Formats: sequence, structure tokens, C-alpha cells
Amino acid sequence: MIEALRGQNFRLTPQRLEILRILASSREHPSVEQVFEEVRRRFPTTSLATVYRNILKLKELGQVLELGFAEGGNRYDGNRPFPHPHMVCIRCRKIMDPDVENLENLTERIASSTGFKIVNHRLDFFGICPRCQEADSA
Amino acid sequence: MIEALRGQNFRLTPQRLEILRILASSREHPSVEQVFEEVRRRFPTTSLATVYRNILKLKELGQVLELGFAEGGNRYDGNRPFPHPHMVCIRCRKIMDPDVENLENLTERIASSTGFKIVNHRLDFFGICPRCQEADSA
DNA sequence: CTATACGTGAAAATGATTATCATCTAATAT
DNA sequence: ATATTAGATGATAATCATTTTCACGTATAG
Repeated sequence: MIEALRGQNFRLTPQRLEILRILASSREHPSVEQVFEEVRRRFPTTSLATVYRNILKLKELGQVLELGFAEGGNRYDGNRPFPHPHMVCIRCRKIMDPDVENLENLTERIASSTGFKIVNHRLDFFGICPRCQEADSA
Repeated sequence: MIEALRGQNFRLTPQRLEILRILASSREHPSVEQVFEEVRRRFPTTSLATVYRNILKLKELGQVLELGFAEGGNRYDGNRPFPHPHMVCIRCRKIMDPDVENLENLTERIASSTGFKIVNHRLDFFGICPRCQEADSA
């Protein structure tokens, strides 16, 4: 991911590198607040604005995907390939990636039936994850 | 839709009835602001808070679906059946409903492979609608 | 018709995100 | 190694969507 950022007028500050590292290594689809807390563990003076700024850059460069929900508070996804479906637990708010399905023919079918030129899609399933189901029955 | 609301302590004020009418009849997946402006045409003193309050009620009653996007500003969907896919035009921001596909087996496949108990899903395609494609080539 | 609980309008409060600005520093040239 | 400078940071204010507050209004049950 770092390689993808070289070339433009892009400085590799410690905070930036740490934010990159967190987003690239997390499978948790973290919120800004979560990234902020984790950056702070290593660089305690980091500002929340810095986290937002860097995530914005990564968004623009296509390195992370922003996941908006009606409830507010975006989540960020650095796991490739894009796009892929998400499993959202409505109890613990965790977001997981299921095994990737082949959705290309679905996209093509809808494109041809609607006349849209489709450039992206998003597929989210909402439900209760296995762990929260256990907690329910316990 | 009105029938679905009777029974509970629900008063049928003029503003409320107008908001219901707008959401039930619109195919445009309007924003709060758009509903607000339309209500105002008939009831010019209506407050924005009233629009939010009534949409919240309808959400809770399952009569409208709230569509959140990363860009902010929710859109509202009163078109059944729920859930159904959406075609989002990234140029004009219109949201359309394509012909409904059969997605049940997709849901079942993902449920069994992840262990999730799925209660809902959301499938959005982002692209350029036919009208905006024409505008491009013109 | 009266009473009461729910609804409304206006404005303040909240929460997430973005912009501002003075200061700092990574990258580049000297 | 040093100076230069454009980009980055931290702190804070501003913005935008949404929710809450509260005094007043009114639909509905009795």
C-alpha cells in the first residue's frame, strides 16, 4: 500500500505511516475513532483531524473503501479485492468479510436490464454473527 | 400505509398525513430536505424537525427504509417489497429501482457459509444512468 | 365540551466530519 | 550537513445532518 502512495507530493510522516499500517493490517473495518485510539497508543499527540485527513487521502487514492450506514459513523475497509460483500452484525457491530462470491454476472445482468453503466457496487448483509447467537442462547 | 399506522397512539395531523402521502407516492427515494420542501408547499409553517420526527416513526414501524451513504445525507424508500436493490447514479444522485431479481438463494448461501442469521440485506449498484450517459456524449 | 396526552414549531444541543491557521518537519536542493 | 519550502500536524472553530428541548397547540377519547 505504501508503494501506491509514492510518486506524488506525499510525505511519509510517522503518524501517516502508522495510520496506513493500521488500515492495511486490520480486518475489523475500523471506525475513525478506533483508528484514532490505535494511532494514539504509539503517537499520543496525534490529532483526530490528522486521522480524518489521512483517511481522506487514502479514499481518494482508492486504497480504502468508506462504508457508510444510516446509523452514522463510517467504517473503513482496506481489504482487497474491491468490492466485496460485508456481513454486518447488528448486535456487536462487527463487520466481517465472507468468502467471496462471484457476483460479476449479477452486475452484468442488472447493467443490461437498466442501461446503467455500473462502476461499483455494494452488498451488505445484516444479521447476527455466530458469537452473538451463542451469547443469546446462553 | 395509513392503515398500518392506526391502532397505536398515533394522531393523524395534517403534516403527518402529508409526509406519509409524499413518502408513499414517491419513486425518487427522497432526502429529508426534499420531503421538507414538498410538505412546505402545502403547509408552509412545517418545521424540519417534524419531518425528521415523522420519518423516524415510519422507520420504526418498518414503513420506510433508510438508505445511508458514506457521503452523508440519508435517503428514504417507501417502495415495496423490502429489501430490493438500488441503482444509484453518481452524476445526478437519482436512485432507481431495477426489476427485482431473485436474491434469496444468494442470501441463503452466504448465511450457511458464514453462520450468520441474516435478517436483512442491502444491494446497491453505483454508476451512470442512461440519461446522464446521453448528457455525456452530447 | 373538556381534559389529556401526543404533536408541532423554533431553537438549542449533539455528533461526525471538514476547514482554518500557526507551527513544524520531511524531502529536496545547496 | 544546512537551508529551503511545500506539505503535514495539532488545536480549535466551523459546518452539516440529525436529535432534543420546551412551551404551546390540537386531535382524540370520554
